[in-house]
Amino acid sequence: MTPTPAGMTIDESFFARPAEEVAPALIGVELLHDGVGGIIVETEAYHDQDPASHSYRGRTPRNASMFGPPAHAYVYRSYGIHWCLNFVCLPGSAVLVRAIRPTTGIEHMLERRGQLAERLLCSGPGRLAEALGITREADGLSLLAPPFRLRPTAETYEIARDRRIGITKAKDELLRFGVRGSPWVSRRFAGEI
DNA sequence: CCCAGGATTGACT
DNA sequence: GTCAATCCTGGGA
Repeated sequence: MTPTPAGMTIDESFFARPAEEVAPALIGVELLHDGVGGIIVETEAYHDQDPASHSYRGRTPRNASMFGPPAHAYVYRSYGIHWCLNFVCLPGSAVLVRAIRPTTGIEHMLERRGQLAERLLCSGPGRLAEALGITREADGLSLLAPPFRLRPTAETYEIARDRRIGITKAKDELLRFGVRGSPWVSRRFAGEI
């Protein structure tokens, strides 16, 4: 689990890998949506053959993006209330973006989320999507062109690994990745690398 | 057609 | 720690 080097171009081949390989590689990468965003600090992998994945029972209208080409967005509605952003990897697999450290367009995030402590702007998949203005409209869009922008940075950090959050199946798989000690994650990491 | 349940969040005890 | 909000998917009848 080596950080993605700054200056490297993220292209389709970056995502054409197993989700559990892409998820840690995304930590430290800058994510912008319409020029608003920050540094990814927490992700979760959902692979094919994963009982916790929306793709587990095969292709349906909702999860169609997960079976499309890599390097595209899969956006779904969570609990009828929130939107959650995923990056599609190999067919049937994806990475859920769970938290970023806000760096750019914070005033837009505050408008969308209401006046909150910056700590609560993007620390969770639903919060992040709301702060960046991501909705169903982004489902199926390429991650390599506007409104998205992905760029590796020179951030230094230690990648931690832990159990995924909020799922009922396959809950013991260590497929959540993030910056150890970061105050911007949705939940602290307890496990080792 | 029906309806249980969910990759969450915020409010509350 | 507990719990409701809210909607829409998709499996089963």
